[in-house]
Amino acid sequence: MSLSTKYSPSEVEGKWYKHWMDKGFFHSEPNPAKEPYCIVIPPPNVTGVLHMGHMLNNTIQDVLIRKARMEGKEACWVPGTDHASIATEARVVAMLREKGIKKSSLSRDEFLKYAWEWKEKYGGIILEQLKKLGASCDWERTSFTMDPHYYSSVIRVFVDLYNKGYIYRGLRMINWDCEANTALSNEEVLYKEDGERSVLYSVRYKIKDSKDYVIIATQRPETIMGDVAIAVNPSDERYKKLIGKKVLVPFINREIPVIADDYVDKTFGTGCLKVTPAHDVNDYEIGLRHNLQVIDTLNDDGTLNEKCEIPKFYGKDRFVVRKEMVKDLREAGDLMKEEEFITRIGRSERTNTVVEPKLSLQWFVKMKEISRKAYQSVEEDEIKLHPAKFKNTYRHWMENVRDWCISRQLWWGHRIPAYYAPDGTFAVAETEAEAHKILKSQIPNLKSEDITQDPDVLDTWASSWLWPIEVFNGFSDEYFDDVKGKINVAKNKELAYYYPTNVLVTAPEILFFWVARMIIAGYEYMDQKPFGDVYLTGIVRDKQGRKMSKSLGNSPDPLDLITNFGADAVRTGMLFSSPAGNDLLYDEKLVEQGRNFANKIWNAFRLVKGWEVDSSLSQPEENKTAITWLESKINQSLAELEDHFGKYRMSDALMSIYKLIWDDYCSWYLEMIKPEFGKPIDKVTYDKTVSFFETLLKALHPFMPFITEELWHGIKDRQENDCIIVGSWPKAGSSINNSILEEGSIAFDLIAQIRNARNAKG
RNA sequence: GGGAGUUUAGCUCAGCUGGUUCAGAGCAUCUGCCUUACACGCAGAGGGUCGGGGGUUCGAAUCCCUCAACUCCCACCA
Repeated sequence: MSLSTKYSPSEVEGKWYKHWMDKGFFHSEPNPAKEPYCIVIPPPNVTGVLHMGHMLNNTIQDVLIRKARMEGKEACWVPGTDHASIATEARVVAMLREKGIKKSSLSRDEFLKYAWEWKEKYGGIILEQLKKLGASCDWERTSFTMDPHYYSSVIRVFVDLYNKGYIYRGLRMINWDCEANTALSNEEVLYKEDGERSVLYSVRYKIKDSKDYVIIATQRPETIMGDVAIAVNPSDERYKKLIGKKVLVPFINREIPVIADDYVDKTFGTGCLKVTPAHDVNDYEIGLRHNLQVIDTLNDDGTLNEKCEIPKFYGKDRFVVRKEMVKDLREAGDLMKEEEFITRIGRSERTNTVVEPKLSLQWFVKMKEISRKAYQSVEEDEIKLHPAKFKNTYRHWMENVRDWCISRQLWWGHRIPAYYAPDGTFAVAETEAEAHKILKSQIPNLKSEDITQDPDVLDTWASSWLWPIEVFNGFSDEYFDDVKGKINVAKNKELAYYYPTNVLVTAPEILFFWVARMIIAGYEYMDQKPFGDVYLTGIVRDKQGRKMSKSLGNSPDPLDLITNFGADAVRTGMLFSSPAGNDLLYDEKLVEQGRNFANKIWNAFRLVKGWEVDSSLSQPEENKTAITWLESKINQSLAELEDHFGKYRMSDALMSIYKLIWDDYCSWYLEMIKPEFGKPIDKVTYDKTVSFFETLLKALHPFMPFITEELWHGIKDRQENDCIIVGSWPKAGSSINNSILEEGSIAFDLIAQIRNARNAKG
């Protein structure tokens, strides 16, 4: 037999993946005779291509799902993608810009047509790449967060939460890009690391009916006309007597009160703060506490409007006005001091313009009450986080949970189902017709063509938080009880069977964005947690500990790696050094180690396969000893393996089987029973050796699915349905002969002796 | 600024409720070997006052205090 000394993964991987698919091994249906084991994939962005983070994440999921499948469970891994509103919209806008098309020149429908085309073209790439990794997903169940049924589920949930009183419309400071004329999410606002130089101006305000002044410090004199109060710290002796007095705003002489608020820092500037609720987040909140007026002096494009009350500034850019204000203040003798200082200024990621805090109407979910059960369930270990340290982080977030702003000023996403009459009255309903009906009861002569739908879409997470329920169609008409606002679980066979899912494998940075919210939605709609365990992976970094990123160019292309080393090698490479919650410092050496391991197994196979068996030979005594020893060793290691799996210690689990195969099976056992060159082996030993091999291949299969399947079929003739992927998971036997495993014991020494003799001979 | 976490061999990490598998593993390193399964390999070897300091204890990598360094999350200062 002439098999290459090098294992070549490319020749076997595609073949087996196809075989598994053809045989339907990935597909799962509710089966009362079997225990379910379900994982829903964290849906990657449709914009995405596979990166190293996905590799780690999905390898872990595949390992878990394959093991469950072998354990005879009904294993179901649901794949899919996320529409990722911000990221995708940005991508499509960029693509259009390259073609010379401006988003602003398109209608909403035209833009969405482009977006869908884009999605159809690129949205499936990442799933195809997952197949190369060996991911054994139930592809028939692939979902997308903007599939028609998913879309209507999201809308239905919005309406339901609105009717339950959890959703409200309120004012909120958002980041506004004056150049692009759009709102930005916090993620799109960048700060320079060392801050930026700016000037702090000290301006005096006259105290009404007095000759005295009060001096305040500001970076933004152009907002002075929006001032509605001066705030001081209540414990500040310097200003106590001023509290309650009136002060005049320079130039416009508006009377504003001096108020006391703990927010004010006595040590900064003069200890007096001018309060401009329309142009600063904190000021806005002070305004709320003290019932202050909001005077918004800015237009959307960053110019001043007539609310500033100074006609010469109307229509002028805020930075021009700043300069002029400084000049005017100086001339009036009201500018007391100008000092340079370093401050952090937010700039738009897209246009680099200074971001303006802007007050606008947004939609919110009230979080306090709806999240109570989600808080408790993690607290009480009903849901377990791995590693457990994240429980602290989770608790901290839950205890300080803020209302969730779910509206986004974008087009790609689920459009908010709120409909407005011309006078601003609105109704929330699943369809425009229903909304019209509701509105008509208040405005009898309202025509349907006069109502308009809210232009905004929902935050991406406001769709993906339904993922573990929606992928099983939980919100469709058949199962959703809109009177109770609950899902009738008993009617939905799949939810009844697969939900709660077993484990969620995801990155810690989305613990709040996604994981916490899925838990909330689970209790709200299913009265039940969405999953029992949460495995939080680390971040994949490069050798120097830097995050992998496109701009650094330090991320290898996973598909190249698979081509060069094989999927099995890449999978084990990812797992060799990544305990839960720890960052993985990626080094190609790890993948090489995986490849070397595959090669080692391949050569063990070549050795065993090459032996000639003579059934007339009697079994040598020392082979008997070797067999008893290995049997004990295997049982011991399998027990260890199981323990590691139970604790989600994937690296340790892999290391157990790695050492068992390399050290114990290859280096010790095979060397001991190996017949002399050219001589046959007795049948008893041979059969036992093959059966050990099978056991080891099975235990390794979740980690290295391809080579194990290949050798499973190579070591013995088998039917095409007799595949290792559906083979039986090896259980640790009870026969652990500890005395034989202990160094120093008589038996162990005997084995060592035999081995040493063999080595010496070689 | 608020919170959490980490610090054990050159690197990545195990070490559960303090005491004979407590100083471990893999990789890397060094020394021999191209021995008909495998040099993507074999056989062997070296390497750490468990971040610093203090304390509790008969006894601490393991518990307490303190200092230092690093990481992450959240909020952001007129």
